[in-house]
Amino acid sequence: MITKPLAKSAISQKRVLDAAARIFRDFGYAGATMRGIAEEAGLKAGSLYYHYKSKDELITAVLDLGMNASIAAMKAALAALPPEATGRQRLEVAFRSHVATIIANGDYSLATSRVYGQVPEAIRIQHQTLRDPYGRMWREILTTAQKRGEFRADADLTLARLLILGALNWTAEWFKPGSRSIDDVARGFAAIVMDGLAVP
Amino acid sequence: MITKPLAKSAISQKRVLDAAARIFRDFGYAGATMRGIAEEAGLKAGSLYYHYKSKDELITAVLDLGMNASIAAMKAALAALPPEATGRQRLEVAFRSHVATIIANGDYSLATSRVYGQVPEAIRIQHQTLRDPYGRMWREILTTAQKRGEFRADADLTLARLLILGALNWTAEWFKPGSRSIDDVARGFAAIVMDGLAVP
DNA sequence: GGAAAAACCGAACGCTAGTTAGAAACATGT
DNA sequence: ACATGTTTCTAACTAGCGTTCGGTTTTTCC
Repeated sequence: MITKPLAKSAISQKRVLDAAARIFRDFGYAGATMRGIAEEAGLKAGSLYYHYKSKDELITAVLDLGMNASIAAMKAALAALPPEATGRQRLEVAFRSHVATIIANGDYSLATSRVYGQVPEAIRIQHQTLRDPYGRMWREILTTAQKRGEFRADADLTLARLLILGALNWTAEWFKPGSRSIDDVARGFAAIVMDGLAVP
Repeated sequence: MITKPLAKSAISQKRVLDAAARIFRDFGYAGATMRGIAEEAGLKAGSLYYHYKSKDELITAVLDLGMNASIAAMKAALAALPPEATGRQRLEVAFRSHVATIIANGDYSLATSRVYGQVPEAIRIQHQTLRDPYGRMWREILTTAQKRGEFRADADLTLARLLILGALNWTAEWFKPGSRSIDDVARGFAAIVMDGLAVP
């Protein structure tokens, strides 16, 4: 029986992908070399093409995996919350989910956020469709909290969302496990965004 | 009289630097080519070396100019404030200064924030000494406001600073002149960070 | 207007990039 | 043991990279 050529070595495929994430993160899209990725993965450059048929396919896989992990984690975290959860609770859970994803998946998160602006336009446009839902989830958290009367009616939620996403993307740059805990960061961010720094 | 070789063409030197900022912003450090920069500046690759003697010297100049512009603008904006200005006013002015710098200098801001993580280590380390004062200015704004009793005593100012810097760096990615005004963004950000989104 | 300096060009250099193709090594089922 | 399919390697190709350098144009100044 002729086995279909679909059962490639999943183990070393993942090893290649992990290596690619690290190299893309450190050197950017153009600065990352196939030879560098191969060495990081423990094989030779030519062998990469058995798993991914071009550099573009590799970066696409890295971008997609990073974003999908973020979306899946956040969806799961929100779904685990009771329906009557407050806006603050949902916000806190979303922050925690994002920071946790960065720890578990830091190479991909950093690679994604650093490389996104430098990737060929076709790849970026295609990846954008994966990126939009993430922004929508945040928008939904904010608007429902406002509709429920938990947020000021005059708050600019678009601006709030941009502030939050910027702060979170930046987290990947400075967060190191060991110093601050995930919960501390999530609670701290939520506290600032909810209550502000000023004395009441 | 032998004129010293110091009076190079400042005009086209600036043209080269502007072109470099745009190309570095779009393609990253390794992806930017000297030939691409030259074309953007309206000359040939070899001619770049009359103004800057290497690609590294070029990226250094772009990084330095971007950061220096940010620091100078913020220093001037804060100095123009009366000594009795409130923490909120100082925060608002700092936000406004940053966003305004991005408009005036967007290519450099984006190039700086995107390329910083990919530049050769020696350049990054040297540039870090220029970067630190900017973080210190924000730290100073926050701590004095707290000392004056305007900010909660229990507020985590380090976390607040990281949130603010992340949100501001991200601004360069989405801010387009024409839609929202600088003042709107600055006031909106300050309002969130000061008072939060929740109803009092 | 003409010499000296400044600014630019064109072609070349060595090097490394992404990619390809065929052979070698390994795994597997009979 | 063999044959078949899977995975990796080796060696090469072309293209494009940063950079150099001698010559050409343009500007500057007396």
